[in-house]
Amino acid sequence: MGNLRRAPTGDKPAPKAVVGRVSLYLRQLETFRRQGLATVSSHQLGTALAIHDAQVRKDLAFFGQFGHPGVGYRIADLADALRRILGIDHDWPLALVGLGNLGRALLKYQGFRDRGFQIIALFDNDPQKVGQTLEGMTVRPVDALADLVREQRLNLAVLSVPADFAQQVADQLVASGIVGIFNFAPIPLIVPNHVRVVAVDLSIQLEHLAYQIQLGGGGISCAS
Amino acid sequence: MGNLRRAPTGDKPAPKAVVGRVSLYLRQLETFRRQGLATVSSHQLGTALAIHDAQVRKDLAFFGQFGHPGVGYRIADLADALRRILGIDHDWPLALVGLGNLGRALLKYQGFRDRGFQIIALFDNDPQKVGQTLEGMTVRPVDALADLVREQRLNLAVLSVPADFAQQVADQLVASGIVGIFNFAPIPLIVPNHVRVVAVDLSIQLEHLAYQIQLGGGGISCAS
DNA sequence: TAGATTGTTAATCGATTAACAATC
DNA sequence: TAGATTGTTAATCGATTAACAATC
Repeated sequence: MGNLRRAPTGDKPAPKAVVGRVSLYLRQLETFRRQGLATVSSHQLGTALAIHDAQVRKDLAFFGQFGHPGVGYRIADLADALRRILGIDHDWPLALVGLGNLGRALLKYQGFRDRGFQIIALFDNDPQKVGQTLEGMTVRPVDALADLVREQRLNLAVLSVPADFAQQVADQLVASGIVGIFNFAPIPLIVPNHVRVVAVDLSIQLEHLAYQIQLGGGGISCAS
Repeated sequence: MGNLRRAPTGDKPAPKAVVGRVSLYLRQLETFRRQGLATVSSHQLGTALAIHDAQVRKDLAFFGQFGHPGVGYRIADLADALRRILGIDHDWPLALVGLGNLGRALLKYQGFRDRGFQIIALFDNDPQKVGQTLEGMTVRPVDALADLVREQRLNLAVLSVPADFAQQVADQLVASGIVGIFNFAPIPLIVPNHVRVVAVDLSIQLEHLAYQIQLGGGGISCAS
């Protein structure tokens, strides 16, 4: 039993699903804390998110021992630990690449900043866009990204260029030293092994919604 | 073997993962068709999307028999069938609710229209926003939605209001007769059983990317 | 102490992959 | 016919849920 394995920052890549839920736990913990609570049980935390209590305990146990039998989890401590695990105990600078409609929206979107992600530079290969100033930043050609990666500790790029250019621009990002791409283009990017891609495909998700509606009535609601 | 079960439009709710892949298959089929191909094998289709051929066949078999042993799948026929299955053999009108930065971006986003989803009306509860004209449409209070649902055959709403208002506005949508909500607010919505929600949580996905990077080097790339 | 709640092992469930007879 | 490829059944793998001894 109590062999205290595993450092705060985990050893093995946690399953995708686990990491997603950990982000949810963290948010819920922050909410509970704002409400003045000091501890929660796996049951309380799970109930708030429609997740089974055993699942909550198992997910957390993946990263270490945070709970106190008979008591639950101390909210402040657990939230700190989860922030460290997720790597968001500090801010992350972002490069935004592609300033079409979606890109300009993401630029103004408050949700990223709220969670510690800050867009610090803008890039576009369209000569019409280069030189424009948006939110106090000047749009530069994607060529200029490599310098910035070197100077600042910049790892992540948001990619919101049209599908036809996405692979080619992704190649430029990788060549510049970017190791994480948040991809909004509706194509699967091919990247080297050391580069991580998380893809958001809005159309596919909307199609999923259409499928469920068109299927007609019944079934179980899927809110996550 | 050849007992031809199951009508084109499936009986049971296909697993979420299956539906997502079917959307990908459809896109890839459209690409192949543009390239002038007439048939594909499950192997070819899978390779293009980094999906195993057995998986492709199993996913498709879920909805019926579309293939021809020794030949493969006829692209045009399969694409038509998949469009019918997904319910996108016709356009879907959308109501856009919440016209902050993200909402205004989604309004201009071409990706939805390209896949047959068209925003036909705008709503916001903020008196400052009501009455504004955007892309030729006038912003109305959410109250006014019910009329529209009744007049047009409108089922789906895109919800891009701040987290604090999301549940309350979702309740309004449901009361208006909306049965599908594409939720951008970072909270889990509580809705009646007959209402479907698909949630896009950009911050959580960005946190997942940060986690992977911060974890350091190795591992397997995750492009979908 | 009695009641609550953890971390973990075992049981269940579902999804992916392998294998192959049937078919063109 | 021989080669290719399907649909489907069986085998594997992973993720979720149940159960419970250990602990406060």
